[in-house]
Amino acid sequence: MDGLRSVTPINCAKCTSLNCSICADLGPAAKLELSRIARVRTYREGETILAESDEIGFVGNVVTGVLRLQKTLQDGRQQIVGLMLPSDMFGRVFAQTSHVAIEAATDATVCCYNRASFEHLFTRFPELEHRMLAAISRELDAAQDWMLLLATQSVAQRLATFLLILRKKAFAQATALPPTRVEIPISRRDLAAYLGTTVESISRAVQQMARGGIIHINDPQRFDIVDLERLITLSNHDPSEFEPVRGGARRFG
Amino acid sequence: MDGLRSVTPINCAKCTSLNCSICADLGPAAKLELSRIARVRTYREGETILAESDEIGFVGNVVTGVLRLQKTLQDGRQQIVGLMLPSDMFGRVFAQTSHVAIEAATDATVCCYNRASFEHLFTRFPELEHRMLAAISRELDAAQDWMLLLATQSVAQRLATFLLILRKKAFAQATALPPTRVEIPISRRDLAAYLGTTVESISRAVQQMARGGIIHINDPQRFDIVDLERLITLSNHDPSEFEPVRGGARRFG
DNA sequence: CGAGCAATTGAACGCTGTCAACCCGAGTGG
DNA sequence: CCACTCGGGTTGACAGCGTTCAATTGCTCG
Repeated sequence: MDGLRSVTPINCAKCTSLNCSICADLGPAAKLELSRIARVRTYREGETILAESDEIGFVGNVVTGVLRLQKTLQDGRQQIVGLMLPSDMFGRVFAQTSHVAIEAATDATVCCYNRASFEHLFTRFPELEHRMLAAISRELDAAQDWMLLLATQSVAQRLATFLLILRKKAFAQATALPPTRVEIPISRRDLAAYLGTTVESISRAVQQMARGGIIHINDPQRFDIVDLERLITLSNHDPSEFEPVRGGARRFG
Repeated sequence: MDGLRSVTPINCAKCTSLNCSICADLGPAAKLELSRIARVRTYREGETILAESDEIGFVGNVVTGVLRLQKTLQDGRQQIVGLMLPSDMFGRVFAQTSHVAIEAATDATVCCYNRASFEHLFTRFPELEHRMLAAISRELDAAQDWMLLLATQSVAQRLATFLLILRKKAFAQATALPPTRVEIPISRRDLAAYLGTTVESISRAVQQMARGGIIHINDPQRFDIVDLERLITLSNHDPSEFEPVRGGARRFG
């Protein structure tokens, strides 16, 4: 399979595509060793990177595009249990098989490391393992936040929260978008599977927000936030998490 | 606070209370060092071990009892995002503050390690860090399984799954209970907060299972599984995960 | 025996999933 | 240039599950 796929080595020392991933600010020796096992792969929308219960042969981080971690029920329904955006790490170390399927939600490029080789680096560069531990801890925190969302919030609240998170991540990446613009990088189907609902309910919630003057719909993938205050209120979150200027959040973090 | 609490040192080399925790099968040198920083604490039902957004001063594992990891919304509703049973590890390394509150769901004894001291051991005993990484990976897997449950399953299905998990864990601990017996170690309130529903809905689901001859209610905390086959069917899970004899996957930790 | 709490039961309402129809833009072929 | 198809997204009608509110039961403890 790898023989058919575009797989190219990469020089991590010169890589500037990521600013907050596993490799950012590593020492030169570690970067050199990472370079030796790094391979860039490209996937097209819908391609499977790792199937459910596959053996985990490699780990990697997202360079461009969006990956979805999803689970499938017997009846065919699917639930997305995580979205991996650029700089996010996917795959597991010290695990034999995956419990989720990893698929490209959009065209994507990822930077992969052979799992065994990657784990082997831990002995020489403990900092790498520390980062993995910290990264997976953050992922668990996010999963617990999402559990709360799925269990207690209405569809409208979930959507509001999702838009606010997207906006925050766009800020963190310092994109050139206008500050009120939110671009949804995934299809309605994926959005519904992520928010634990249906495309119909998503559509209704979106249109209701638009009618209420909270957002303006440029096209199905591109909204403008008209009333951030009310969007935050609707999300039922602590304003300090998402407020534009004041307080809590470590923007550009 | 520690001055008022019962805090006793412990000799890990002689500790036999846990068989699958962070300290099981460690080398003698590592066990000795763990002993030096281990402190046994006892909590009574309802006591708070760590509040939401508290600084994380220590990590630990559960020896007896049940802890709940929970989050509270502005409106006062609470969601339990994790239950920690004996041998489970709680707390975070390489993290400043907790994103969940940790409370004793029952009277509990826990074995605690000062966080900084524990992290310091990583340099001398890398195996310890590997285990932490593996443990948190399993916890993330369980969280994703639970997200699937909350997002896609009915209350009856969630309850069925929970009973099957309890039964499986009881088997893993090799308790002396009859194999059909399931003991629910937490209150209906906590059960509802864990399953993302209300005590009323829990009650209805329990009674309906009893009327349908799937379980027999000895008392509100103790059920007998009368028809395991139908319970598994109701849970909508792959039978191999919960079948009585054959050893399926070890999902849900 | 009464107070208080957990658990259960009942009734009504509302959110949201389901099913169906419709709109619309993109791609295709005549 | 138009007709057709196809898929994604939207809208409408309706039913069902589950929350909410309220009342009742049963148990424990003082």
